[in-house]
Parts: sequence; C-alpha cells; structure tokens
Amino acid sequence: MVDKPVRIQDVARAARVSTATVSRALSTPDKLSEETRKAVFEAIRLTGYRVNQAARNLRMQRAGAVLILVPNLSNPFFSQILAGISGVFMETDYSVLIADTRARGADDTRLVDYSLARVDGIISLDGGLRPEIMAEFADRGAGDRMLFACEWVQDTPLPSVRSDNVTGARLAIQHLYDLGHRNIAHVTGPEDNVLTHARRTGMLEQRARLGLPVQEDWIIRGDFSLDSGRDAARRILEMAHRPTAVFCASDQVAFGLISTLTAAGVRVPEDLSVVGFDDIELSEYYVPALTTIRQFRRTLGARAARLLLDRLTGARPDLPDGDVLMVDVELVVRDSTAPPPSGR
Amino acid sequence: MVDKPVRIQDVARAARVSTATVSRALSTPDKLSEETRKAVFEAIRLTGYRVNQAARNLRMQRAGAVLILVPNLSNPFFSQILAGISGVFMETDYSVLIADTRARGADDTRLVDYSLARVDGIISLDGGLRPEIMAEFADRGAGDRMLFACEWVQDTPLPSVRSDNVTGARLAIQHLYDLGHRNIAHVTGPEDNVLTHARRTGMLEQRARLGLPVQEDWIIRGDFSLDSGRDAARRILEMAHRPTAVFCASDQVAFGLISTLTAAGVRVPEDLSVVGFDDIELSEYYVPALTTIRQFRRTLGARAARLLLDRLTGARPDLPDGDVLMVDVELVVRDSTAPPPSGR
DNA sequence: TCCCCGCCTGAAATCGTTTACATGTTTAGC
DNA sequence: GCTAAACATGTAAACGATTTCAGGCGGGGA
Repeated sequence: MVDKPVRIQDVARAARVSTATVSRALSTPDKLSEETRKAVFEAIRLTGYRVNQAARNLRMQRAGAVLILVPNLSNPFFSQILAGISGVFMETDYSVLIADTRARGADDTRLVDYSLARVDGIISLDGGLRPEIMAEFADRGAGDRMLFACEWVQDTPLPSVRSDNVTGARLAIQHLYDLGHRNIAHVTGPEDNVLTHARRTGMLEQRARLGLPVQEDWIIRGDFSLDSGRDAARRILEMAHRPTAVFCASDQVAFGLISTLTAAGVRVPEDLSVVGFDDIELSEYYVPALTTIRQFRRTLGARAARLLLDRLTGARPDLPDGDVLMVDVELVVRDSTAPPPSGR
Repeated sequence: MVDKPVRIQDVARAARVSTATVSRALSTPDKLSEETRKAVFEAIRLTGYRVNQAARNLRMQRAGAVLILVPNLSNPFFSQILAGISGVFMETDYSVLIADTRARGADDTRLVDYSLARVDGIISLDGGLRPEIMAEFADRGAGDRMLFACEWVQDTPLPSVRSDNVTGARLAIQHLYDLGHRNIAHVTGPEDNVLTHARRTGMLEQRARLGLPVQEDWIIRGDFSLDSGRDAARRILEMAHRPTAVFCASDQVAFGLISTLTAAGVRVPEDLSVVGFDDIELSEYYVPALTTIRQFRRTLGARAARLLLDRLTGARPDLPDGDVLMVDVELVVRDSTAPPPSGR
C-alpha cells in the first residue's frame, strides 16, 4: 500500500483553504483564526500529511542538518556524548550527521567543503583540527554556527562546552595525597591535546600546592588508549624507584596499565594505586573497580547541542566568560586506590 | 568573507553553456563533448561551486539520507558497527542519521513517521522492533529499502547481515570442553532477543553433541549488561553445586560476572573459567584478559551499508539463501579460561 | 453613512536542481 | 548528394514548500 506522498496542496484542498494557510498553520498557528486552524489540522490528520524537508530546506535556504565531528567513531568514550547531542536534536527538525575526522578518506579540505555546504551547524568533539582547517572554517563563516564539545581548539573564538578537567586532576591528586601517597606518577594523553594539557596542569598545580616533588620521569607520555596504558606499565616496571600511585589521563589508560601490572605480579591497589579519568560504564566493573574522575558526558553533549540550537535559531544566550561552558566533574572512589604499602 | 552561494547558473554563465549542460557534466559526464566537459569543470573549479543538496533532493524525489536505528546509542558495542556504516556512506552523497530507538521520546509510531518521511533507507541494529511497527514499515513500502545488521527481526522478509552466532556459541562450548570442563553454565541475553536465541541454540547443540548434561538452573537469564553479569554471579555464588565454567552471551556480562566473583573471593580462571561474546576492545585488557568470541563489527556494518546502497541505487545483488549475509566469528583464547580445578 | 484600519486569507514568486523535449549539427549509409 | 540516425546542447517545466504582497471583510470612529 504505497500511497503517493501527500503534498501541502492536498491538505489545502481538503481544508478548503490555500497552501499559504496550511503553511501558516504549521509555522505560526496563532496567526490564524481558531476556525481555520482547526480545519487545517483536521485536514492534516485526515490526509496523513508530512512536510517534505527537502522542499522546506530549499525554500528556507538551509540544510536542515548539523554535523558532529568525532575524532574516532569507534572509541566508546564518545557514544554517550553523541547520545546527549542526538537526544536534543531529535526533538527538532534538524538531522544529525556524524563524521569521523580521522577516518580514511576524510582528508582535510574535503572535510570543510563537505561540512559547510551540507549542514547548518557543527559540533566538533575533535580539538585537534589543524589551524589551516580552522582558518578555512572561519573564512567560510562558520563563526556562529560551530562550537566545540569535550575537546576544543586553543585560541579559537568559537565557544566550547567542556568538563572541568583542571579540577578533576586536582581531585585525583588530592585523593591520593589523602590516602598517604607522596610518590605519584601521571600518564598523559597525546602531547598536542588540550585535555592532556588541562589535566596535567591541574595535576601539577595541586602537587605544588601540597608540596609534592615533581619527578620528571614520573610523567609518562600516553595517548588515552589501552595500548598506551600497557606501555606506561612497562616503563614503570623497569623503574628502580617506583611511584606508589599513578593518575591516568583516561580510564582506558588505567585499564591498560592495571592489566599489564597485574600480569607482572604487581597488585592494584595493594602495591600501587591507580586513578583514571572519565568514568566510562565499565570502570565500575573492572577488577579492581576503578577509582576515577566522572565526566557527565551525556550532559555535556546535550548542553552543546542546546547551545548550537540556540545560535541557529537566532537566540543568543550570552555565554559566561570566554565563551566556555564548564561542566562539573566528580571524584568516584572505588577499589583501585588504597594507602601506599607501609614504609614508602 | 561570506560569499553568497554559487548556483549552477553561475557556473553555466562562466562556462558559456546552459544549466542543463552543467548538470549533465556532473551526473553523466560521458554524454558531453570533451571540450564542453573541460570548460564546465574549469568553471566549477573557478567558481567554487557546490551542489545544493536540498534542491537536488527535492527535484530527485529523495531524502538523501539513510537512518540507522540503534537500540541504545550509549552502548559502546555499537560504535564500531556505526563506524563501518559511516565509512561506506561517507563516500556517497547520502547522509547518515542516527536515532536511538529506546531513547526517551522515541515513541513507536513517531518512529515510523519520522523514518520514512525523511530518509531513503534504513539499517536497523535493533531486532526488537515490535510487530506492529514492522507491519507499518512494510505497509509504507520499506520493503526494499530497509535491512537489519547485527540483530534482526524473526520472520521478516527483510534481509539481514549477521554474525554467525550459532557457531560462535559452539566454539565457546567446545573450547571449554577441550579444557576439561563438563559443568558449564550460560548467562543469556534478554529473553526476546534473537541473538540470545541463536547463542543459546548453538550452546545447546554443541552440548548435546558432546553428551554434556543440561542442567536447567545453569541457564541464567541476563540482558547483555554489566549489571546482569553481576546478578548472575550472585546466583552462582549461592549455588550448592557450582559450574566450573560460564559462557556469557556478551563481554559486558562477563565483566560484570568476573568483577563480582572476584570480589567474593572466587578466582577466574583458577576456580571458574569465563568465556564472553563480542570481543570488544577492552576484553584484551580486562583482568584477566577475556577469552571470547570475536565479532567483526566494523565489517558487519560496512557490509550492511554496502548492501543498502546497492538496493537504493537499483543494483540488486542477490543475497545468499534466506536473504541472510553471514559474517564469520572466531574464538579468541586469553586468560579467563583454564582447566577446571582438579577433582571436579 | 462613510472611511480607515486591523485581521485573515489567497495568488504567485521563489529557492536550485534535474530532465523531457526541442533544436541544430554531424555522420553514416546508400 | 540526400535522408535518417546519432549526437550535443539549450529551453523550460517540474519538485513542494515558504513568504511577500495585495485584497476582502467587518467594525469603530467621525
């Protein structure tokens, strides 16, 4: 039973009004008389009319879609953020497109072209967009229809929604300090990443505040991945003077680390405490359950979506200072942290 | 520098041809003379023309998008499948929309409306769509523009791409048997799920083949989630006569199970072996590293995408029997399985 | 009674493509 | 050398919505 699509004209005929009136009934119902409005809605119901987005978009000179740039779609970390974004736009007539910025074939210039020609707005979860790209975006007038969520690009005027990474790192260090740890290592994210920077800064600040020494080789470079956690563990195992605790820049790093340490006979948390960052679903069920910094990823996504939506529809809710919307984080204490082995 | 958008007419003027010719240069370049074609492409390059999808879609009576129905966007299991799908459509002029079928506000009828009015094709990763919904989809002519990936709906004529779940379950049981296990429990997925059914079937078949007894209370109902793994562990801990191995319907279940068992002092794999299903990224780095059945999720997504694309463009590659495209699975042996404790 | 002013509504232009049909120009066949 | 077919291009009509502009109607003030 494939009916041919109902057009606005069919509705108009059924309601004995003009197409203009039907259109108005949908967009500005209060401009119609009670009577006409009812008639139109009845006709819409009867005919089963659905607006044709292509026609609507063409006439309104818009794309009817927003684009989410994800650094790596297969990384589960992003799924909750996407869910948050998606939830907001589901209620609107914008479609949500998702593109993997690091995928094969996603070369840079094509990205910009692809993006701006086809969508009304952009949320980037990728803070690693190269300056040329950012410049190109700016040139093409992405200024008030693009923003960052989770990650962001340094020195861009575009607004961003972020977790309070600095505070998160501080909480982690403070927690370890309170347990009695004084020898704390840190596995960072990738060097050029803004989150890496923020988390390291928070860590160093808190360390300084507490009068803890900074030992250079206890800052181990990683890249948020499981593999880099494994590599960090190997480094630690080789150390003559091992730290008693490690603060990892992501939960995944923590997992890679713990897994490798455990295999080598180092017990967590008895021999070594570990704190992660993110609180992904699995952390609660890791062995041992992971102490970590919780990010409200869904909220973060939803906020970003709402913000973009406001901008697209012209509402311009002024952002707090620096166009940054900060989302709180919290420390979640579980079983991967304990007081250091006695005597250390 | 916000230029007003370049229209096909601007290109036509620049190339001193008609708009029809420009259009043809893009869609059927071989119908033009060498000379004209070159001129048009040069003009396109010069003007920086991008086709307006809205206009194109309107004229061609299509939506220019495909929809992916995901049961739960925040479940990391799906991210790789999405990446596979997304990768394929990135090369085309179809956009990929993603909708969470279980999200708040995604009520059933709206789903169908939303779907068919706005997209050209659908890939559902949700095998739990209710019969009414399926009927509605069928009514609205979704027959040759919808298919399933990963999960599927029983008794639907729609094609599907799936992992070989039955074989996967068999491999798991065989592996445990080879290690010497005779008392094997199983934690299922949700009762109404097709994957649950397939995996249970494979398990029972292999069991029968090996002459293993079926003990009813060793089949524990779960729902693929971490929490259900925890619950299953509690059930097992209460048993007078415990199994020596557990085959879990998903890796997440395995994690929930191991985590809870470990906390209760039961060692994996020394006291109890555990096998999962899926092989998500984390499994390799769990403690202990999880023995599991690997699903090639990205491949699965890509195959489904390619299939849908073929159907949308009219190519009708005949599917093997029953419109099912089966993707192989494989056993990955890691550290969560070992011979049963001696004497059992 | 007449005029003006709101308030609703309708006619028609418009958004940027694609494509059926028309037109003009070669080429091939005899 | 003539006709028909093949080929290359142009003209103009859609696709289905939104929105400007103008007109009809009724009511209130003078």
